[in-house]
Amino acid sequence: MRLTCRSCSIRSRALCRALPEATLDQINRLARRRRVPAGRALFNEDEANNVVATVLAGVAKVSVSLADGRTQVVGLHFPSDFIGRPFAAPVAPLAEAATDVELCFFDRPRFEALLVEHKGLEEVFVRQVTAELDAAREWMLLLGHKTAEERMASLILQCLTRLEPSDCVAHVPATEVRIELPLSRTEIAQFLGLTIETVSRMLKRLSTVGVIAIESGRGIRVRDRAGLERRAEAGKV
Amino acid sequence: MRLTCRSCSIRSRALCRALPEATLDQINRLARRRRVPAGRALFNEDEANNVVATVLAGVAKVSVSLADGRTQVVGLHFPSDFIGRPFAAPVAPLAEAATDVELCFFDRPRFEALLVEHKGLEEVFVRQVTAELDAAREWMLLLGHKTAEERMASLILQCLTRLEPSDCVAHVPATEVRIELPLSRTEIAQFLGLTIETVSRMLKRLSTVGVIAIESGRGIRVRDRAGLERRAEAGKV
DNA sequence: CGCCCCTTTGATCGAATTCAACTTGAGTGG
DNA sequence: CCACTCAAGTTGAATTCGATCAAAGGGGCG
Repeated sequence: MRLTCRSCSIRSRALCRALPEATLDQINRLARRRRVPAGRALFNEDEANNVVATVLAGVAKVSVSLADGRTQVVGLHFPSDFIGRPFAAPVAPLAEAATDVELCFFDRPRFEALLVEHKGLEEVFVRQVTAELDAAREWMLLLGHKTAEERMASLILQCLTRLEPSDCVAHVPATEVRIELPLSRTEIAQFLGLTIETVSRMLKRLSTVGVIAIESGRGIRVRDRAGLERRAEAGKV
Repeated sequence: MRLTCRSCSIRSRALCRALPEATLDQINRLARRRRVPAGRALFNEDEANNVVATVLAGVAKVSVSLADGRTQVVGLHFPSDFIGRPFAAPVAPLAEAATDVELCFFDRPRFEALLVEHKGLEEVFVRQVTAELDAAREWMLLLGHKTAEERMASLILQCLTRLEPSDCVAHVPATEVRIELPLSRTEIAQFLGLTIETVSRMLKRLSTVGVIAIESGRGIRVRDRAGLERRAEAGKV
């Protein structure tokens, strides 16, 4: 991982796009990189509240749980997304690698200093947190009011739109798009507020209707995006 | 409404606590106050993306909807809470007064300028947004995995803790606490991802079990807070 | 007093869960 | 290379929790 900021693949989309070119070498020296294999926590306990990070590659998930084990995945972080809580109380929810993940991370105090120093960064950061809040709210609507089929369709669409800009999707024949879901059935269930059996059934239903096709376990082909969008918020009509 | 910042009842808790005393009179001149009756939108369309506000009194709700009318209440804002999206894209979700509300609001550009000027304010603001995100995530857990009874209990507890610091709760006899729910049955249902019938049944169940007592429509007495807390995340044991 | 709206209550229905068995596939070692 | 194991996913049948449908209370206000 001999990456530098100058050659960083997501530089144009990540928070650091707000930093002036001139500071780039300096930033580069502060940044540390790390590879986290699927299933592992991104940070150990000491770090959890003392670092912030940007996802370079792979997908990370953030989850919260009840004492009895019921778990809700509350957010997915795709390449260029930010993870961390500057200035915030030390009760970070659990962040884990969903797929193999590559991170670029900073000490929290250092990042906070950057935030104060560069107004541009501050703005971009605030926008990023707001976007995260919007995403959480949209998911609340999904969890509160959507049917199982709508939920499954919504998740596929989200993965599609977030994976598209990178090279993680393959455009098969004409309009078909192939993606690899970054989550296991269990994780999908925990994200959608369903059981794994229902997730399996809904995937099947979507594939028999023909809007998607299921390849191997996590691989799917989106065959009719418009149809999928309709099914993501069909209403009861 | 001849309030001034100096005599403001929530000054010690709201964002503006981060502003130095010296600037208070200046801030006071920038602030506008308004009373919004229950059920009305806090802002008209022009304003929606160009102002930010602090709740002085009452409770506001923020909600998002699907095309077919299904609506999810995604947040409640109690006195001292902040509402608004500095720097953010202009797609503000709908903010309405749940009860009669008193607001203190600023032009968004002015507030953004303050944010850049006073680092202290920036920190406090970021903490506030982070807290909002945490609240949204906790609610995602509720919507994704809690039972109807747990949801109802959770809502009552949230109202209890948020209403307590102010004078909106009355401590009746020994340990009983009386609160006025800031939401109608319909709004409760939209917040909890249930129907009004289920909300009604769960309130009844909680009252027959004895953890609460129902007075008039919105008034309830919390008779056994510990019991309520247990029922808010009981698990399936 | 009577009207309207919100809430409660009851009976039935249905989508998703639960329980249980079966399939698949990746990894391991004989 | 095949038999075995174990985890992950699928499929089916029964169950259940909350939704839906329907009707009956309140309570505020003209």
